[in-house]
Amino acid sequence: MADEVPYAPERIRELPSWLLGRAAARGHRLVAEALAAEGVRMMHHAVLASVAELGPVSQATLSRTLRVDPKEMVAIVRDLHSEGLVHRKPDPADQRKHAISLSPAGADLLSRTERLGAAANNALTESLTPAERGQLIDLLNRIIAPGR
Amino acid sequence: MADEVPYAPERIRELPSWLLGRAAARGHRLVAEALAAEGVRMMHHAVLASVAELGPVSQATLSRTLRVDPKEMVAIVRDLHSEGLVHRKPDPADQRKHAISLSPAGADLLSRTERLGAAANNALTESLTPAERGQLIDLLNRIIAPGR
DNA sequence: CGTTATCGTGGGGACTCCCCAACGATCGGA
DNA sequence: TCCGATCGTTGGGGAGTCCCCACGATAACG
Repeated sequence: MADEVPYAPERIRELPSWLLGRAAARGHRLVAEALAAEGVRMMHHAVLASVAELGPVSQATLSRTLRVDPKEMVAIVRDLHSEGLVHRKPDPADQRKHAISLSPAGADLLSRTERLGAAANNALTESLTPAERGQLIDLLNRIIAPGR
Repeated sequence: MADEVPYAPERIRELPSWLLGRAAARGHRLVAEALAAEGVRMMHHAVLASVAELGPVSQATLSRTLRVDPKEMVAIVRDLHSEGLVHRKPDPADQRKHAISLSPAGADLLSRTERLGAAANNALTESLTPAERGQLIDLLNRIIAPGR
């Protein structure tokens, strides 16, 4: 039988979709490990970062902007709210909506998790030069949203 | 409250890990949709492709080479075998192992699913020039396996 | 005013990634 | 030759992600 091979066979490993999946998995592992030091999950961190930038903001907007299932967003915001990391108030202008905003504790945690996330991303791209990293970001953005 | 925003906030969307996740998700959607035309799931296709290139090959080797949980590989190979797409025989040299090989029906299906997969990957990278696509592949390979 | 859409939230499923384990087979070293 | 370590297959489980559906309350639109 064929000896063990170190990575995917040729007809697979040259497919962008496959490579993106593998690279994304490695990125996910690195970031998740880094954020675990603060007991924060990756998507919780992303929500905190989004609330920091967009708040006050509805859960539906957060779901769309982060491409997260609205039901998962309900659970994430509930977690963050129960830990005092965000405020969740009814929107006075629209009774359907909650207005999610960052609490001081959330801002404090976010400053630490952002550094952890940045370090993990640096480890992820350590084999690239800064110019190559910029190129990668550009190429990925054009894959994600071809028309933009 | 903030108007709807079309994509992730700034501090998120410039992170390679985030972009890789989004790009990978789009790649996954495109390939899964394309392969659905032949009723084949993405990982089933990857296993067929791997068996075609490496066969006869053990399930453990397939798991390692494709980075799939050994338990999922058991289920995938069982599916493929029950549909007559692979042969699964005891390895005469090592009774622990199965020797997985491609059947004629599997080869036939693979030729079609490879074209579907290629078309999906072309759609995924349609906004890149061929040179840029090559660059992307190179960058992703260096992220996946920094030392290679 | 009636219709359509949205928000938040709930039900579910399938898939992926991770943990653990058991059992029989194999291999290398003493 | 025996024993301990490892391998391959297969099973248990959980958590997270992505997708489907639905409902009641509210808002927007014509």
